[in-house]
Amino acid sequence: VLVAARELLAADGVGNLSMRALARSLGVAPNALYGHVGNRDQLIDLVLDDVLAQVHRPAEKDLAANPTGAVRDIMLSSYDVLVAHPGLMPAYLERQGARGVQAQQLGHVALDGLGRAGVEEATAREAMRVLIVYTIGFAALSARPADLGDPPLSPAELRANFRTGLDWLLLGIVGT
Amino acid sequence: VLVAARELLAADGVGNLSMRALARSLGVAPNALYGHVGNRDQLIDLVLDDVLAQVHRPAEKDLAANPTGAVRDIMLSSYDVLVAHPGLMPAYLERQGARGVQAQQLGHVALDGLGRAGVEEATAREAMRVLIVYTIGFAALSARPADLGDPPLSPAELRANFRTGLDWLLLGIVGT
DNA sequence: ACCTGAACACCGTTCAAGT
DNA sequence: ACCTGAACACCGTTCAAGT
Repeated sequence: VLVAARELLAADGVGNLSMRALARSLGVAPNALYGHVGNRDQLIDLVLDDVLAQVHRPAEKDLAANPTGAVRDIMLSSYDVLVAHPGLMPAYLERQGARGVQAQQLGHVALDGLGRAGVEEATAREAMRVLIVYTIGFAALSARPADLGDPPLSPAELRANFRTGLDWLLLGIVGT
Repeated sequence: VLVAARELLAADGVGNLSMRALARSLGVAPNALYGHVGNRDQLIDLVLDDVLAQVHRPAEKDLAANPTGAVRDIMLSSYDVLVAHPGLMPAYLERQGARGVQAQQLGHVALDGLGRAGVEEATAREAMRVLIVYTIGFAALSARPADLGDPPLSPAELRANFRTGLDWLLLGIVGT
């Protein structure tokens, strides 16, 4: 099971990740995988959530001292992790992010941060949806630098652009 | 060519739209399509941009009177059109929106609106990327209401959530 | 517990040929 | 101009069977 996930991360491109290709790379018959994972979708879900383990969690003292900053850091780190795995972006988009354990943990921490920043519960939940959509979407945009025309933007420019929009959102969320 | 596009819109789900299925529904051999469209990707591009023709363009006088409002209306209308075609969302996500004629027209109008609202050129271009990513992303989220847990949100709630985030962004974009 | 062989019902795309 | 037949190299998944 774990072996499978590792192999997948090395191979780039979820589009090119077929059960058969994976089985081939493991030197095994295609159907042998179904003893371990049940499904192609399930397999991809596992890989996606696994990657999110790399997102940096803020220390408790940073969360207390500057909750808004901590939320921004979570989103920035998520952006960096996602951009570092461009081949997985189509899958993240399709599923609106992973809904596994890692994703839930991150969501919980960020929601907590918004609460500490004085954002009301209902608003915080709206804000989370907005932030997640924005972060995944912009990471996906950054993962395909080709069609951002004339001349194409550098990774640094894209990250700065992401940060600009993120700050607009956070400003609106925590209030004027 | 056009006939093909129409048939596709009726059929729901880009995932289920194969060349072969399309050919079947047209009562024609699969390879016959290649005389008209060259590619599956090309075909999908055509469909996506075609749908954007339904997005409402603001009248010149509204654009002049309230440029920020006009930009918001474009994004809201885009959201509505996208949500009305949930089956196409995976394709929009993958391509970060259409890059055809309709998409370019809309982008041009919105950029013009931001300019009239007093946003500097470079900032306006950043803002456009942010707005597009946000709008497509949220429309995609709204197109899969299933996994927005306990209880799932209604279309109206999702649209309100979209509008909230959109206003946060516009507030940040046009300045404090 | 973990694998394989064989099969089913699919794909996108190309090539040569027909009218 | 527009189509077809036949083929190539693929898919995900299931079923029965082997060790």
